Amino acid sequence: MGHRCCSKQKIKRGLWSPEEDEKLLKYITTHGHKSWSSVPKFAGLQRCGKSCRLRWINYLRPDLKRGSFTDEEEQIIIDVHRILGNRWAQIAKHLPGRTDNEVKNFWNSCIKKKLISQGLDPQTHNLLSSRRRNSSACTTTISKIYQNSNSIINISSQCPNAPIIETSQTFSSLPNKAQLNNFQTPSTIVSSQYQTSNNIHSNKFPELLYNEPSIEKDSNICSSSIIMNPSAVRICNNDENNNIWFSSVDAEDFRNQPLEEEGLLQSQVQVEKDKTCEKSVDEIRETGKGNNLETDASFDSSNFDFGLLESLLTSEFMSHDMNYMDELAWNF
DNA sequence: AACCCGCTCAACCGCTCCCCT
DNA sequence: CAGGGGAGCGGTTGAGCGGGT
Repeated sequence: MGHRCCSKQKIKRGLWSPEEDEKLLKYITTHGHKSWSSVPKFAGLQRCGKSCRLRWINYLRPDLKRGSFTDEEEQIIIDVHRILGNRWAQIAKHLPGRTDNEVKNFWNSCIKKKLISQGLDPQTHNLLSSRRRNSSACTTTISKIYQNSNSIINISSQCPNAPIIETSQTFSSLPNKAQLNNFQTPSTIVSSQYQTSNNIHSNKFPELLYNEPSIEKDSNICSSSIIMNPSAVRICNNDENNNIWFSSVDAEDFRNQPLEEEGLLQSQVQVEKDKTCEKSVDEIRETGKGNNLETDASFDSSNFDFGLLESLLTSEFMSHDMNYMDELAWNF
């Protein structure tokens, strides 16, 4: 079965011969590749355009870095994967001279096994302890990667048997505190709240990055990442009974975490506790309030600026896509 | 020497997104 | 606005290689 782009042509498949490489290289360097579908025709190759593109990107491109991955590159892959997941093309952009295919293969053949051997889930980067897997308690893992003056906070949350549900109903549980930011994620994490030293109104998420949570539907793990300097992070989840539970981590928890070894620029805090609050979603929606055993959290929605939240979520906030990510200097 | 097995990595496949008409 | 085609992406496959038996 050939590609649609070249179904009329007789195409060759499989490994490229040195002659084919030479033809493609010669053609691209002199003519460029405005249209990959026409490249094989003009280059005199019995390949489809897609195959030519792949060969160029993964092998013939002059700016490719050859050889095995360095330790530094490996660490970058792990760190960025923690945040982006299997977005190989995005990860490869942080590694000059490396292709997405190369990164993907390296991940699958080396890093994945290394993480597993260290007791880490390669998808979530969380600990793979049997106690945790068997636990019926909701867990929240918050890890922090130090990056110069910024911090990347990665939050993942797990609630066994929790349904993947629409999350808009929890808007009424937003705290009435200007310095508390709140966003929702379309999974078991209903909302997360971040307390920063900055005032949200005068400082529109200056260092805040949100990217789509990675979701493992089977295990009900959801994670999302932000860049900010919070003094506290709070997670709000739904469980299987549509009840809401909260857990929070204070910045002090991070500060108390020593770096384990030189070069390991990361600390991790895992919060595993029973529900600190249990209240049905409907109940909260009805009253506009949620309870939290922690005294600093009042969920009075009466003064909450939903307009502000909506505008932040739909414009400033949600528009932070990977292009924004690409602009960041990743100076790990 | 022959066979088996596991690993690596180049290449393919199928899907989605985006742009053009 | 809809449809078609191209580009790009992530998952998967399979050839080739090396080590072990």
